[in-house]
Amino acid sequence: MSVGGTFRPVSRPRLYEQVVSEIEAWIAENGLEVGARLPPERELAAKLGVSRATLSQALVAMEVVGVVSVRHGDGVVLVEPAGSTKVVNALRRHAQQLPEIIEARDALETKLAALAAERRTDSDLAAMDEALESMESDIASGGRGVEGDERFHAAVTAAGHSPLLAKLMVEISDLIRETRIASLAQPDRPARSLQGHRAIADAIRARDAAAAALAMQQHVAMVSDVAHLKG
Amino acid sequence: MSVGGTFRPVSRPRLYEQVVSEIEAWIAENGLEVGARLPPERELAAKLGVSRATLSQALVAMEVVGVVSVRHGDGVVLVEPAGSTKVVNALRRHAQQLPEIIEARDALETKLAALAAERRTDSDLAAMDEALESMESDIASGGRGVEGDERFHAAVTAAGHSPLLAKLMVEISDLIRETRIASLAQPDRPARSLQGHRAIADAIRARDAAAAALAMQQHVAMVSDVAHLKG
DNA sequence: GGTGGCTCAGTGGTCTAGCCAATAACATCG
DNA sequence: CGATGTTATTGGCTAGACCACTGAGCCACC
Repeated sequence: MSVGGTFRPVSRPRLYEQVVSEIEAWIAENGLEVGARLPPERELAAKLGVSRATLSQALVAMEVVGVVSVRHGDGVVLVEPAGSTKVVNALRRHAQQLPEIIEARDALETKLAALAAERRTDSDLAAMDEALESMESDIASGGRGVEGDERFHAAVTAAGHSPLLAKLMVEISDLIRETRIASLAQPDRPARSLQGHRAIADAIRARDAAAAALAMQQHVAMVSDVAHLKG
Repeated sequence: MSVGGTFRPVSRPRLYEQVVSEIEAWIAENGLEVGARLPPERELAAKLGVSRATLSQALVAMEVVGVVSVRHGDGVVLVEPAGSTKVVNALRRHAQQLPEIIEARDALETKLAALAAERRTDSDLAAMDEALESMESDIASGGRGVEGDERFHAAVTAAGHSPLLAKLMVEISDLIRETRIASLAQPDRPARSLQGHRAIADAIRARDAAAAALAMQQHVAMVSDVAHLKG
């Protein structure tokens, strides 16, 4: 996808986004290597048929993402071979990456569960319980508890009180969401998932880090099976 | 990091970058919530004392990073509470976050070590050995082996063959680098670090995932002590 | 009473034109 | 030959204008 975001329902094709694409295409065509220089702004703008202002926006976008470096008085140099930008994007290209997502979840959430067991406050616990109840009632009424599932994991992440790890979770949250939906689509999965959550919550409640880590690991493993079935 | 890249030796403070900072500060001051609207471009540009073109660049930068959404005919709305942009930035604000970095390393590298033990190829192993030798000779000649240390961990990450986890490591690599330098500055640290690396390498060579994970965990814990001393 | 279309004010999107500032290559001087 | 000044080139930024989209209010028409 272009630079914007996960999804854009209907609206707004920004010119600079298109320009970014064209520049990246041009780079690929001409086989530019790292360190190579793009044409001068004036020239490039003319070639692309846009104003310098718009081209400048596109370059800002590319610079922010780390593809180029714009140097006053010197030129625009290629910093990265383009196409290797955002984590999420990089991954979405290959669709069969579910195992990888599981690995990442295993790494992050297991650690987070252990931390949560050590650091959770009563309100953290309350948030987890609330998510559990939400999931339970949703399942009872025939739902799949997707939202509750998500909230529970978010609550555990929050209870870990580790902003850095939380950030990394956010980084892959989109990917996780997809696996979650796939997982909970299986018949008896919601119930088993709820069960897994309870085990995790209990361990965290008891401040038992090792048990929390283990429970989380098993829970993630369960999701893994489902993901495997899907692929 | 600011928008550009890891580091900027000397050059070029771009105006739009400063504008981004000011806008984020303004958002924080006025306690804007997600979904809130920024002032109109014309007004905001006037208030900040820059042209609309420059403000527009700043907004592009913020949009690319996902902080705001610029909607034609509607306005600029806050998508994310700002200040929570790039992982690295968010953390650098507080200086005493070293424990957090250790937690993240623990989570990611332990898992990566285990994966590496299962998946390493001979060339992965060769890269690790090479890094070890480099570190050893550097230490022997009075150096601290910083580069070798970095290369070793990079080799382990590569051996894990998990692009997603590798991406996440890249995400926090800047932070890690800082702790690494601090850690290896301690007198006998380089030698102990090398020892730890050897244990990790041996486990990976033997394809013993559990041992690799354990060795990595201990190694990271050692760094943790140092980091603590520093703080 | 509601539904659809119209208008209009406000807002971002983009362009043109121009001058300023940094860089690097080159010419010049000692 | 080296240091230094000059200049062409390139990006940085501004100003002002006009276009396009959005949403709210209004009104004619069911």
